[in-house]
Amino acid sequence: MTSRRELILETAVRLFRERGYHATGIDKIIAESGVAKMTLYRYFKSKDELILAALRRWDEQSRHWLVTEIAARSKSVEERPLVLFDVLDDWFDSNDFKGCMFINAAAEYSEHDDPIHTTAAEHKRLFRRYLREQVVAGGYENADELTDQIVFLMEGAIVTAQVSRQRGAGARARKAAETLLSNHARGRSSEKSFG
Amino acid sequence: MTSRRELILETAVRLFRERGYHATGIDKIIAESGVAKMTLYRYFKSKDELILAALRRWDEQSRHWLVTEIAARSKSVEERPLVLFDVLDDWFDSNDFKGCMFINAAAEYSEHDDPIHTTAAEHKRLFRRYLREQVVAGGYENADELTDQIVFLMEGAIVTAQVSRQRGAGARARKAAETLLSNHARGRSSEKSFG
DNA sequence: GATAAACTATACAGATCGGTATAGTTTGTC
DNA sequence: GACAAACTATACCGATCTGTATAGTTTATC
Repeated sequence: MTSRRELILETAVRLFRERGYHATGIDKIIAESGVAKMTLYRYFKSKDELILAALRRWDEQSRHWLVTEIAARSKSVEERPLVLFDVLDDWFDSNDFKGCMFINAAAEYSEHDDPIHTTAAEHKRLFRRYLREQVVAGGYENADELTDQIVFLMEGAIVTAQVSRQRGAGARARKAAETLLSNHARGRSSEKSFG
Repeated sequence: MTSRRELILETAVRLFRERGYHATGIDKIIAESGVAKMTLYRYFKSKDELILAALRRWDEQSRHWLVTEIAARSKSVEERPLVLFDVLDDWFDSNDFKGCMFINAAAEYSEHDDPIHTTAAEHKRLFRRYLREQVVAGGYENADELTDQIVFLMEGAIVTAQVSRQRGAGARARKAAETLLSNHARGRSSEKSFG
């Protein structure tokens, strides 16, 4: 039993991710979800509202997936910030990879105070908070600085994989993260912990 | 004496950068450039062709600006890959900063073989080639690996500045780059050259 | 000053956009 | 089986989109 609302929302997430926001029309969404147009507007009062709902849905799903995968693949807590990059590479290699839905949303809705832009930014804020917790749990020093650096590497790997279609961006970003992490390892600044 | 073609092209670059591609209509471009619609279609046979011309124009201008600024602000050759991040922060702080035109183009035209997407990718390829030359000239080892890492940090800083609107992304990325560079300094791997 | 090219202004074609109105059909509930 | 809510199908609105047609005006060149 999948509700109509759910059908529409999942289709919207998929199409916005695959084709972008302006390029995805309401007609396309109702055609692919097999639902009448009036039904869509019963649950979402405008296209912008649907975009916002899609972003919030994917925020939850993608962060949940990342958190779960990282936890499952890490042998130690210190390793978690690095395993992130392994998970990223799997994402990049998926057939339908079209970059980060939130980066793309912020690109198409570039006004700082646009609700769509701020919702995209909120996702990044929440992910950063999670990543910082892993950095702290891993026992690294200067958590804020280190977290920012890992975020830069992650976003850079995402964008590079999307724009330049080059394989292994995650793996290369991971090597950089290894260097940065070993420089912040508590009481062992000059020692290499990974590699 | 500015030719009509030039007027249109410069207006197109500005509008595509400020408002995106799908969101910028031909009518807006002719209105702001003060030119008749037929004149636009005399020089550019379609909107996609105009987008391509705008991308190529901005590719030249932005890389020229970056190269010039970096050369002017660097006291030594080794410093150049770091000065890049100082220049980035100035860009981020400009009032009309709306992220990277090429990242945004690849986001809106996500098909790998779309000419607009490949033209955006070409810009990234050319910039990476320049950056690699600076890395080599600076006497760092593992130029390819190091160049990729700096590119990741740069793209990450751009995206973070755009999405999350946080100041000093360039400076924070620079610190990470300093760490990575000092790890690849020829014959002085453990020595910190910057900071 | 004549001729040709460049340019403007306007109107329009055809498609698509987001969103609504309406009438009829299915579904669930007591 | 009656009643209400949910849902479908279709037609439509006004706006906007890219792109073209056309007629008239400016500009440059000889």
